[in-house]
Amino acid sequence: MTPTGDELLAMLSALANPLRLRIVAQLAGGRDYVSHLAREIGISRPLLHMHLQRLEAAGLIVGSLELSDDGKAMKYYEVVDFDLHLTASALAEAVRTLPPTDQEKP
Amino acid sequence: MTPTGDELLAMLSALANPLRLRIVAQLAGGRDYVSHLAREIGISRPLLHMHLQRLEAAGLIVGSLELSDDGKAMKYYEVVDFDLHLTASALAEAVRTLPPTDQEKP
DNA sequence: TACACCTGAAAGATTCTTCTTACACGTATA
DNA sequence: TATACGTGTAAGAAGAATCTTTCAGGTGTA
Repeated sequence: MTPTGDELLAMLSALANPLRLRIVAQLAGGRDYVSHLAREIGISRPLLHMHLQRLEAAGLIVGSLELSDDGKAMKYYEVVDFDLHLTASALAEAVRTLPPTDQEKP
Repeated sequence: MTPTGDELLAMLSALANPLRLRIVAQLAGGRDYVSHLAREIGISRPLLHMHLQRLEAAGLIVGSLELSDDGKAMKYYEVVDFDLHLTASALAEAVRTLPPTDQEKP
């Protein structure tokens, strides 16, 4: 269950942003759809859209397009139940899966 | 034991970088001084210096300037024994300590 | 038709990170 | 003195991330 270096980097850089941290925190209180979430947090919808993509690409949240009762297309996002345990040795473990730094000796 | 939002963001963005991940991984195997560590990882010393500062500012590593037997000033770095437990609710907890997004209604 | 709500995405400006290069200072040894 | 090792820092190039603006599509109701 140790993530690979790439997976770990994706999660870390996805979480290393105040807005995205807020988004995850908000979604931790329950699923929500894009427009409402944007109003809730107080940012523009296109900006939120970008951050949601980043979080979803990292596997921290998942979205599903659903049809509301009055026929509107609503995209709901919810938090994936992740549990990252970060210690120095856990990081060292993950780093092993990374390709070596390309350094050539001239 | 839950870090504040700022502390958490500092740690996350410090770790969200392949080189810095490598540095921590390397130091997890034992303390080392700057020049040697730079050769070990295969990057320039000034670049490593920058990354070390970032990691130290986040509280993940600590450095100490020591004098070697032959009188040289050596800066040794070692890993701080951190243990970050990241879950959605832990993040939500940390986010509470962040100042609200400054959004004004016109 | 017009408006309100929902969705997606591209283009461009700005700002932040990252990296290189070059400099300055120290001690010990040939 | 010159070289090799250690330290630090500042300036500018290059790249990546962030954010705004603008556009285009959809459904339902007045």
